[in-house]
Amino acid sequence: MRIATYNVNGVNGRLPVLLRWLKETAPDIVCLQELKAPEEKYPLQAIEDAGYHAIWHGQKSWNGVAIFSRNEQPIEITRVLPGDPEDLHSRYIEATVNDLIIGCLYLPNGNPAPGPKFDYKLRWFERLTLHAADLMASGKPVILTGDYNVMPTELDVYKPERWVDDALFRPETRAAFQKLLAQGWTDAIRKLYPHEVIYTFWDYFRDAYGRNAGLRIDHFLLSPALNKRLRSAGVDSFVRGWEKSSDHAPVWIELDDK
DNA sequence: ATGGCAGATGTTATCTGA
Repeated sequence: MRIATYNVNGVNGRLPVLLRWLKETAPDIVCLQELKAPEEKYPLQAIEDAGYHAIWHGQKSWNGVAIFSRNEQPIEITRVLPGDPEDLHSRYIEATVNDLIIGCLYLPNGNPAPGPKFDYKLRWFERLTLHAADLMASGKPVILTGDYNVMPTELDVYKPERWVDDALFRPETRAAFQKLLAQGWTDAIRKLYPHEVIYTFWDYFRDAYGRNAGLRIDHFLLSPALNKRLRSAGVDSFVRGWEKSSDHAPVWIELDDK
């Protein structure tokens, strides 16, 4: 079973790229971030025609997350990350699909740092960590995937020294990611490729993709129940080279059947 | 060190992203 995550950076502007990628790689489950579309503008018909059932959590202009599944309708568990009733950003959606719990997340960027946006990022990270602890305690097979807006280590940044003060790479941000991992989550890409330079994002500026000046910020975290089922993982970086691409590339894992 | 690009909203630009 192939599960993928993709920050599409506008689901409607990106629709031709999204549909081509779905057709060429045929993931069974898809998590999307940055839909940038309200509910009335979801491309429902195009996604159904591509063979997917979907649940969506959008909002006007910004954010927005979705989960697609080929085999069965995702059963929504929540579309709110617990812990702050005043947080109205659509950054989390969670569902049961194929006996897996899938959490699809879009962690705040946090720039400029320091400042209120960075504070929001760290608070959001704390809420995610609390929720992740509950999921971990359940013992169920859980996948927390999406755009974490974190480069976990220097290996994940093309020029680490230029990013030390950035919200995506500051010590507080990396520490928050390590604290989450310490609950027992496995970073799927790093488990299979501990020393490779692997990126999931390339800036639109200055031919960043052509120079491979990238970042690894989209991640798959697996609960222990899934460790033995992880067969392979990778980044569809070729998609980043297509016309009208997102600045992110899709990331995927393959799980063995139970 | 700076500014470069792209999407959405809805204007003759602003905000956000990473």
